[in-house]
Amino acid sequence: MLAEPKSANSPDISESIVQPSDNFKTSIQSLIQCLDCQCENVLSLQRIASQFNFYKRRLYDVINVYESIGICKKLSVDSLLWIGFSNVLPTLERLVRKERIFEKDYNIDNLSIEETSITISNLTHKFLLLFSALHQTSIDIKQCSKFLSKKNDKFKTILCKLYQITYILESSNIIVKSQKPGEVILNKEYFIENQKIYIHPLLSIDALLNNSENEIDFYEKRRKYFSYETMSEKQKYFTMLCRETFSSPMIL
DNA sequence: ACATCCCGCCAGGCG
DNA sequence: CGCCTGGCGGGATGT
Repeated sequence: MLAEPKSANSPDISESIVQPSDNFKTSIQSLIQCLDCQCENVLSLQRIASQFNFYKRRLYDVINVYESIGICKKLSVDSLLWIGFSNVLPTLERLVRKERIFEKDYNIDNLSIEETSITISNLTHKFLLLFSALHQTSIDIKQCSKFLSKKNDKFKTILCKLYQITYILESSNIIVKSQKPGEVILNKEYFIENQKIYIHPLLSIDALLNNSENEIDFYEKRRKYFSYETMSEKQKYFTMLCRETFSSPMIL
């Protein structure tokens, strides 16, 4: 009756050691494969868990991530509406708009987490928003954790969760892990950038130059701020030294 | 030694 | 009160 057992389906008797998912990733992928062709579908959680060999606890993680990016919606205790991956981009766009990420004076500190309790869906949002906020398709998970945890002391927890989230997103082909340890890359199709960056034909050359310069400028500032905030104290110290020595505006 | 991920305890919520 | 949910982070495993 516990939360963890596999709901025995057919492999009846001799299951000395219960071990649902031989592989978490496999479960996720077969789930996707099976469901994403047939949109708008109501399903039973119990059913999903047993059909795709999920530990119940893990399924909650997947569903939380999926729900937060619009792939599905929990309807009741045991029923789930499957919406599909086509809803991911619209959901992300809505998020970005709501957060006003592209406002020039947007402060990316808004993304860091103050609450003591870190929910998967919240974290998923912040993580994905960061790509747009920094206007780059790759992010280092550790840096990300450091940044998001600057207003609380949950670095380890956030890191652990980010590993989980990225694991799920990777299994779902939304991100890719690069060779560089800790670095994840958002797939192009899910990367939301500011449309305004694609120039207005009507603007004068000057205005145009200024404009795009500003745009680039403030993304660059955010990135610098992000990496600075994310350094160890030692690194910060050296950065300062170098800045004084060479009077160059904050390298790296 | 560090990066990554597994695992399941247990508190809080809900019916 | 029992079951569902999911935050949490120790620690095993991988490289």
